[in-house]
Amino acid sequence: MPVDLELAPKQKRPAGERCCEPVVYPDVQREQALRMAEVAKALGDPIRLQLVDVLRKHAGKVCVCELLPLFDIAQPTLSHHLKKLRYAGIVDSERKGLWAYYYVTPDALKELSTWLT
Amino acid sequence: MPVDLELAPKQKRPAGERCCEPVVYPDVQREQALRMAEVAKALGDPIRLQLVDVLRKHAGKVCVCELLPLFDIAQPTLSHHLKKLRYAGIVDSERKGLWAYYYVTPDALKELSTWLT
DNA sequence: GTATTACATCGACAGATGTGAGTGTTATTG
DNA sequence: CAATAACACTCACATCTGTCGATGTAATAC
Repeated sequence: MPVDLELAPKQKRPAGERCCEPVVYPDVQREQALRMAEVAKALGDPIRLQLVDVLRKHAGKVCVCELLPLFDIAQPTLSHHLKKLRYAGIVDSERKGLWAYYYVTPDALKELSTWLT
Repeated sequence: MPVDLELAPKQKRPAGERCCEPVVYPDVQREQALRMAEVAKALGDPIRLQLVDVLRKHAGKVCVCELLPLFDIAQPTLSHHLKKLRYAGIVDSERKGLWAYYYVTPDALKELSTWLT
């Protein structure tokens, strides 16, 4: 599933022959699309998007116990969402005693943000 | 599931009382989070993200028959992805005879892009 | 008219996803 | 030690998702 190549000028030939020939395209930019789609997918849930929003606005690191009352979800569900964000590389966490502090990874959203602009 | 409020300064009280009081938060910005998450979700698939990439780079409108050979998927699958992008408001289409031309909706990615920056 | 083309929709399927109750782990308090 | 708190993990379940074959629809070519 490649991309990033100039499209052939379309020719209108409804019958007799195919519209487009199955040309082979290089796989440039596919890796990037996979990475960016993974980040976008992680942001594709309202709660996770708001979690990232809170963590970004809060300069330092935020305790999970402070995030929980912000949302109308059970604690395991919050853990699940934070895990997804961690796996996507958007946030990271740090244990300190009983508490877990989460923060947005620097430059985690950079690639997607640049592409969107 | 509200957000966008300053978090209370955390107090370390491991035993005896809860870490955070269940304060009521206003529902500001929830609508925006829902909209942006919907867009992000639509971009959360490599093929759809590349589709948007192609359509954005191509100034005009692109025929479906030109998009199909770019990806290693069946035609109904491509239709499915384009439908998702349409429902998310990211692209729109225009019928012209046998062909369907797709194009990126202006400002469709604006809100998410601004938030990400 | 029939045949063909471009595209959407339907139906079915395996796999992923969001949710929460229950449980486990680790650390702190008493 | 026991009790409690914060958080992650397991399991189960309903729903959603990506995929494709088959079919439908509309338009063009013959």
